[in-house]
Amino acid sequence: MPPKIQPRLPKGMRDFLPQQMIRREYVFGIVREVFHLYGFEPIQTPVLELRETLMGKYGEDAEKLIFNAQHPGGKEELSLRYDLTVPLARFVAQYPNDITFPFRRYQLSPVWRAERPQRGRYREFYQCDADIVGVQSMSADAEIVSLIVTVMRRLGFPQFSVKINSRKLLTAIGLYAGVQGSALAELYRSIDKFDKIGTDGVREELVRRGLPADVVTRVMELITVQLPGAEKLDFLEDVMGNSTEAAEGLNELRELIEHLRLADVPPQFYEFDFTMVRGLSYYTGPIFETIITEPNLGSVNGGGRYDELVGLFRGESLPTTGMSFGIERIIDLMDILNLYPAEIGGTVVQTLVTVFSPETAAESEKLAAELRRAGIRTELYMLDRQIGKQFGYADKKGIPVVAMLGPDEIAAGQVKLKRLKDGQEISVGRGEAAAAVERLLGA
RNA sequence: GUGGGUAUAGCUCAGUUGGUCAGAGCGUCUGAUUGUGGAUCAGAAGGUCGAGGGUUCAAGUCCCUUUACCCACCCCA
Repeated sequence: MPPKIQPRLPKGMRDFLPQQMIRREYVFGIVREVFHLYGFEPIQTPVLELRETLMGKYGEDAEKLIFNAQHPGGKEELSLRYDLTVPLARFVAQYPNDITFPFRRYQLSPVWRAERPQRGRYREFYQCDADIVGVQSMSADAEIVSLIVTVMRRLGFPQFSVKINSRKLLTAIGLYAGVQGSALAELYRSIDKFDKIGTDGVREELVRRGLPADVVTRVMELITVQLPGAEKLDFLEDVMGNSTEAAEGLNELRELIEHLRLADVPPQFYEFDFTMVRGLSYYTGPIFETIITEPNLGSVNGGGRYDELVGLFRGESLPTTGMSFGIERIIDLMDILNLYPAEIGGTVVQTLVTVFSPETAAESEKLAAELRRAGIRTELYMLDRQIGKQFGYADKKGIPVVAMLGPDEIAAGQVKLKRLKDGQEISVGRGEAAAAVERLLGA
């Protein structure tokens, strides 16, 4: 034997065991179902994109985290996709004759970021994006928010909040504070820390960044305003109404909540939060972020309007809005909050067909085939071990029903079925075996 | 990228001021129980104590280097 190779994974990458995959696929299934319900259709793009497709879209910091993927002698500069949004923009610009607008699509795929891994943070993780391309009206943004709320509720999250802000309002606030250019990005970054370091922390940091104390006070008043719903918008209008940027942002948000009202989205699931900033630089209008406060695993969803991104590939801008679920954090939270339905077990197998002895193995094989033909998810035990071990195997894997077929049963043309959770055991004719399994599973 | 912590059996960890310190529980396998699982009992397999170097009569135990992982920051899903 050559020396063994240490089995290990690249940093931030994970394997998934069957029990985990069953849960992941449950979550993926719900998300897909709701996307379909809202009329979004699937697309798929490649894992690798040309480097030029990705660069210059995310902002400088983010682009340091893009994985390159070369092979020896490769002529193309390739990178692993960093998100699903920029590939979508490329996709939309590439097939003008095949896409009918408005284009609503979703994509559920892994993306890669070379970050240092942490709790709830990996280098390979799945995103679930849904976007509407070609609609200027806030009705599209409202559908996105409604979609988010429906997915979260369908997954069973009792408490969550879609925070809504606007890039235009943030810009206006910056102008109002006398901050422009790159200093604006720093202002946003400080504001975004609100949840972490609180009012005083943000205030301190802004002062440290060189903003005059009175300006900081005015900015803080704006972003931390505590008023119900639309009254927050009125407050901002009173202060900044004469700014075009602010007026546009406010009008958009007003339209947005009107559409949310029409769509009957319960108001407890969304709120304006002017301290919420999205990092990616391509957003241009309303932005969203969904959070669950306990436990704090960060946000589970982000999105917004990015009207100029497609234009980078098309020459002409195309209004687009959308969102992205960070499905990994949702899966972590589902576990922590115990939101999986009871019937999601550790195995897909419904019945284990045991093998009494080598002489009876042929009958067991036939029985397995019969059960499968009837739609029962069946595993045939494949090692030559005593029956007790076979039960132990079923128990350990969480297989609910065990089928036994010894010489007595074979002679009588019967099958003995046992439900492990309560030990109930019945003998039925071979022809009724599948129906009997169904009954045992149902109760 | 910055700072801190950890590294002993497949997993979770104990190892006291360097001197029977190579251990426990869980898991795995075998048996008690050759037509019936979860419980109990008995037994077995499994580790060059992350790697490399140093101090010492003696090093999981101290020092240095290195790697990996974890936590926080940065940033983000």
